[in-house]
Amino acid sequence: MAKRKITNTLALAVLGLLQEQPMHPYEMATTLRERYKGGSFKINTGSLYDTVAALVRHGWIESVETGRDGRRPERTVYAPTATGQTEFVGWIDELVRVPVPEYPKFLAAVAYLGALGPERATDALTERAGHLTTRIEEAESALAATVGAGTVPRLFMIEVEYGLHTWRAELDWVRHTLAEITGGTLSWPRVERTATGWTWTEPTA
Amino acid sequence: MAKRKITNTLALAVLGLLQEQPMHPYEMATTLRERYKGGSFKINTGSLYDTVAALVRHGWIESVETGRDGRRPERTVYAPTATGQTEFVGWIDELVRVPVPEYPKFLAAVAYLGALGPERATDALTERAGHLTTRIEEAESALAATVGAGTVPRLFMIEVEYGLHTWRAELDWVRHTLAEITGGTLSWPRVERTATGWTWTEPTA
DNA sequence: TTTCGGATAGTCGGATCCTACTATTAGAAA
DNA sequence: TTTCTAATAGTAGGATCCGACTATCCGAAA
Repeated sequence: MAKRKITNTLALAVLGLLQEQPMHPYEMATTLRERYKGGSFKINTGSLYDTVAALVRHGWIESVETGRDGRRPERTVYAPTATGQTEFVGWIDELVRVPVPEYPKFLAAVAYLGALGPERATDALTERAGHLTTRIEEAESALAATVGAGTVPRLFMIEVEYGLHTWRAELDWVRHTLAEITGGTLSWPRVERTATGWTWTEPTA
Repeated sequence: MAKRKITNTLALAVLGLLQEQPMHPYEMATTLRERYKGGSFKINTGSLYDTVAALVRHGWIESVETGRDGRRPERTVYAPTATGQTEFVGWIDELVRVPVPEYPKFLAAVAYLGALGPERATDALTERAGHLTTRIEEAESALAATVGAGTVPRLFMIEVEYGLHTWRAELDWVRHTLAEITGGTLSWPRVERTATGWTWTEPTA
């Protein structure tokens, strides 16, 4: 399998928008920000202009018009090429089909949870649980306000459902782990230096 | 809250290793690769040397020895500074405490799942489910071989448990969505152009 | 009438990150 | 004895990414 030319998913969002209508980058930014409040894409104007340039370089989109309104900066309007249209679908297909390794910050932190000690870990996890809870509630009401009201088909907000699902799963794990720490089933071993390296002893208390 | 100087979690792994022993970068790479087969960190020699340089710049680690073995390239051995030791724990604490927005590839793809159409989406999701299943089985047996055998305390492999949990959650969602597509509860609306933009009609069939 | 904030449209410089590569040595294979 | 491979240790160049910034215009408030 040939390597993808572009990896940033912001390019996917750009392609997605241009399937609907030709647009200039600034308009893409505002449209995306409004549409994906939920945060499926990291929208950053700097990155956006670079991404658009990359898409042009690879021939997935092309400029169809450049004009200016008064003495405002010039606007360049882009539209997808034929290649761009097929690559769009192909890319989605691949992203769905094969899971790629990801490295979320929390995973890294969990790897060193031991360094916090049981009390501080409990405290930190409790705070995280709180943040997650509010996020989940927000996403729930956002869904209720759109899909629930029938203003948007469910399929078009399915990524919000997925996000919600992952946060709920994370919250589950956090709560479960908290219970294990306080319940004593997840113990903090005592670590000691030796000549060759390290040893640990489980506190059987 | 002041912004973090370093964001790459590979730096966290480096700090973690140096808590145990002074080390040179190449040794860090091999140790990390061996220890985190599960993939909590993205280990890349290029990034590693840059990360180490950044840690030195910020005064979190310092070189304690430079020597060479025969005519091999020179090795620089690093150890954490006092700042580095406290920052290490502080960073973990923060990462656990406050969830930061992340943008996994799959989330982006799900946002455009509609573009695949029901058949291709079903196909792709089915394939993903297969990949996830094998990953999960691998992680399960890795855990059984270490924690299950009592060679490593559970706390030291807790991030594998967390990874496993998230994959299981993802698999759940994928299977659930597949069932909804085939069951007809997640329908593909018919999208049409209008003068002003787009309209959709739910297939009530 | 001036001024001030927000929307419009995009640029720029630097940090970061990764791929691909260099160069050497020890030991196995032939 | 030569050749090959894996391990050792790191470098270099370029792509990418992002935060901070520029510059203009419009409408409302003062």
